[in-house]
Amino acid sequence: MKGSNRNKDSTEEGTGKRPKRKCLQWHPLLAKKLLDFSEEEEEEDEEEDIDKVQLLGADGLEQDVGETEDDESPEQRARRPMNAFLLFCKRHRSLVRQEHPRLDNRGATKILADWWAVLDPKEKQKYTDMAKEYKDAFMKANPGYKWCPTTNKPVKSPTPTVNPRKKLWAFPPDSSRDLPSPKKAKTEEMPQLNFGMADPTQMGGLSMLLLAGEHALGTPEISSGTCRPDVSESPELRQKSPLFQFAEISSSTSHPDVPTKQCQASALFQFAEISSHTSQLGGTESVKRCGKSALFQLAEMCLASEGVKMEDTKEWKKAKESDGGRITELEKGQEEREIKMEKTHEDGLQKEAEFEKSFKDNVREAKELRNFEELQMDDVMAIKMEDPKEIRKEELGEDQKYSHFPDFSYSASSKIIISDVPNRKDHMCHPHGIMIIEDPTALNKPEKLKKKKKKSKVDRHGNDKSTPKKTCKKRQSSESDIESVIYTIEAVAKGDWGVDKLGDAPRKKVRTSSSGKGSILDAKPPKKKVKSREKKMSKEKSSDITKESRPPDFISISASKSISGEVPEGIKAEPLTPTEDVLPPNLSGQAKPEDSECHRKIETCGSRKSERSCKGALYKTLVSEGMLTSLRANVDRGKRSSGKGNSSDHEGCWSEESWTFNQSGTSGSKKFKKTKPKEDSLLGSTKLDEEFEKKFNSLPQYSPVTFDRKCVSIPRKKKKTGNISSEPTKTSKGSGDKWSHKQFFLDAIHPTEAIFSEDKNTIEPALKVKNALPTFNTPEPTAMQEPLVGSQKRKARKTKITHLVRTADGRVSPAGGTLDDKPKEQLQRSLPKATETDCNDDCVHRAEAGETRSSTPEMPAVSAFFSLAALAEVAAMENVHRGQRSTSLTHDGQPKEMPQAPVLISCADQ
DNA sequence: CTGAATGAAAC
DNA sequence: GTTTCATTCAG
Repeated sequence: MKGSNRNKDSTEEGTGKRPKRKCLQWHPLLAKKLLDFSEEEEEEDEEEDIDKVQLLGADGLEQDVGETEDDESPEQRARRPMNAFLLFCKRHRSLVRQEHPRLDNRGATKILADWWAVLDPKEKQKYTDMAKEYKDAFMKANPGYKWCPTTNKPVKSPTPTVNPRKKLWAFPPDSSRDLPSPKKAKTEEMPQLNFGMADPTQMGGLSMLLLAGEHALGTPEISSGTCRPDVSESPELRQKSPLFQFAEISSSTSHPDVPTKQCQASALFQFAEISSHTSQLGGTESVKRCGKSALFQLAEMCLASEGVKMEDTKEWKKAKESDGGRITELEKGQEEREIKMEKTHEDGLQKEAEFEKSFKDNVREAKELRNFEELQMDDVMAIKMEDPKEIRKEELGEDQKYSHFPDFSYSASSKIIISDVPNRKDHMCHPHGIMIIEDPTALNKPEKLKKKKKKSKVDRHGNDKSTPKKTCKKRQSSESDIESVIYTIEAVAKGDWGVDKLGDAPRKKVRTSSSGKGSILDAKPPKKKVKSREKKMSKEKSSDITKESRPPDFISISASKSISGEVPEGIKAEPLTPTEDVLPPNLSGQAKPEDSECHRKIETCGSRKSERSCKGALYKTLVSEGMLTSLRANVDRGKRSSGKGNSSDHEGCWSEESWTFNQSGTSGSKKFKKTKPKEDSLLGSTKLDEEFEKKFNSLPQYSPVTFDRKCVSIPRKKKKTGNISSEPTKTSKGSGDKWSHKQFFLDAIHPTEAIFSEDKNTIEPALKVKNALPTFNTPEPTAMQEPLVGSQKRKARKTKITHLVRTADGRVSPAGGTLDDKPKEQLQRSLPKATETDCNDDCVHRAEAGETRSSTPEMPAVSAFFSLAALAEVAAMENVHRGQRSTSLTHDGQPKEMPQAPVLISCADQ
């Protein structure tokens, strides 16, 4: 039994590192960081496993251990949610490692622990909150999850471990599904499964899709799914954090309770629920999940298209009935319409007339379908309601009911027609759905993208700032969505996604035509659309560029950060704020594109809630039929074509959304949150992960320097107890600034830096901050009494020991635990002084020197020694090489110490 | 596989 | 109170 599992794992992984892999799977961030390629591969493998698991179903798990094991293997992957400290470690480990390349993970962990200890309560709270949120989401996603194997402790044994864990974990089948879902989500590609799913006959006919979509709508499950979005829409949801909502959604849409819960739930939570829900639906559905957000988008588009199609659908259906449902006929019909449209194009009036004609025809048919359509209608209506643009239908003069259809049909037809004419930026305004398509285009035209990037950034700043996101949302939702949908439909019918360019052109035309028709559409600024598009394009490129430019380590961080990005950190962690606007070109480039995407997505999400439900149904249908597969494949291709950037873009988009959520939360814009969650729901598991990533990324990062200083001060506090310093909080902030500042000086390498530091801050502020820092650190002998937690003992013992060992090779040991404490205190005091020094990479060194000095006066020999030890640690962290020269500063204090410090450092490093 | 940290959950 | 285990990855 076990063996089989192992084999699989081993085979899958290829290397011996299962745990990592699991981790990677569970945490997209990690995977991304390590290797994009590896991730994909892993994901694929995982998908397979997941599928198996799903197939096995709940029964399998419980009954057969062996089989279950296989299934479970994926389940096992589900890791218990990280606690605050782990989150902190995860977020900062890279930084620590950067500073102390020599340091192994253990050492890094120690440092992280120190940092954590020093970390400002407020900052800690952020992590704790995040951890709790994530945990809640996780639990929702995995209701049966148990942290520890109740009875089994044999976890250690390799083979047994798996079994016990599985049993112990007691994932309900659903939960198991949920777990895999995230993985699936990661893996965008599930071609095999999808193909399998799709029946050739079904594949051929779009009608099937429509039917399926209808069916789905009718289906309770689907309805529930749709309902969810509504729930999310409810004001209550807004309040909840995205994660929570995520979890709830994932857990089960069907639950009536959900709404209440959702209020509290965060996006992650919703995601979790969605994912769970999808998992529940069925194995096939689970497979569907595998589809990434792209798929979801496609589904959405399809849904939207369905709505549009409904009109056309009449024809389709008829054709289908008579004919096995050919796409060709549809195409023909569309073409005809297009032709008409073209003719009309010259004269808007004519167009409308024709439109009406075709529309009327459609309407007639629609009447027949009416009952069915009504459902969709509702969705559409909602959409329309949201989007003023849609009002155009009134212009058409059609009945409101039918008007929706006409609009859609119109838009669709318009698109097609337009395809011939090459449009420009105005057309650029891409609908959400279109976005996907656009990406491929972008690939085709890299140069433009790059150029656009800068411009887009600049524009974005102006536009975005000046104009709230709302405008974009509305537009996108209405026109872009419809267009995208239509486009998608067409593409599906044709089977050609590849014609991205053409598609774009048509879209553009459509817009133009639409603009001709309805001033409303025109009203929307084409520039923005263009920008958004450019942004997307730029994103991909930028992501690539950034990666290249930055060191590998950073890349991971940067990626995550970039994704989550700019906003979250600035907003949440620091008041820095509008960094984006100010952001330096490098950073801004990365961040901006993402933002644009995020905005887009957000907008999209927000505009159509009802659509979502429809989308969900469509998505399911598509998946079942296999139609989606082809679409997805095309989309994926386009995205992938960009390469890594694609995945990153994808993530970035979501991350952006999350950002928006965060921002909105901070800023207070609830709307965004609501809308996003809905979309998230569609994304399901994937989103959950993404949400997690986003949130994780949004977590504040602190510069090592800050921590070092803090560490010095804090430890002392703990031990001394008496001294309490409010400093920590202040310090944290200051540190953040410093950090950013430092980074600027040191390297522009990290995107994170940029993120942290506000663009505005720039160097000067940073300097100021640094200066300020010393003050913070200096004084207070705070004594936090440490909240010794349950594990205090452990900690105390370990810490003492470690410190002793670290500090001095031989000397320290005699000093004893007490000494350890003192040294830290001394260091703290000294640090503040040190801070005065200018900030450079050397800052640390200087700080060290300063520390030494200060220490000397207070504690003669011993203090000096400890201070040295502390310095050594710091130095080690930073690399002795860099800062040794700070000696100049040292001179003031104690020349002797300087020399010693290096030695100590070396020891510490070792 | 171990460990270094912290914390939550389960015992 | 103690044990497990979450992340990370060199050793």
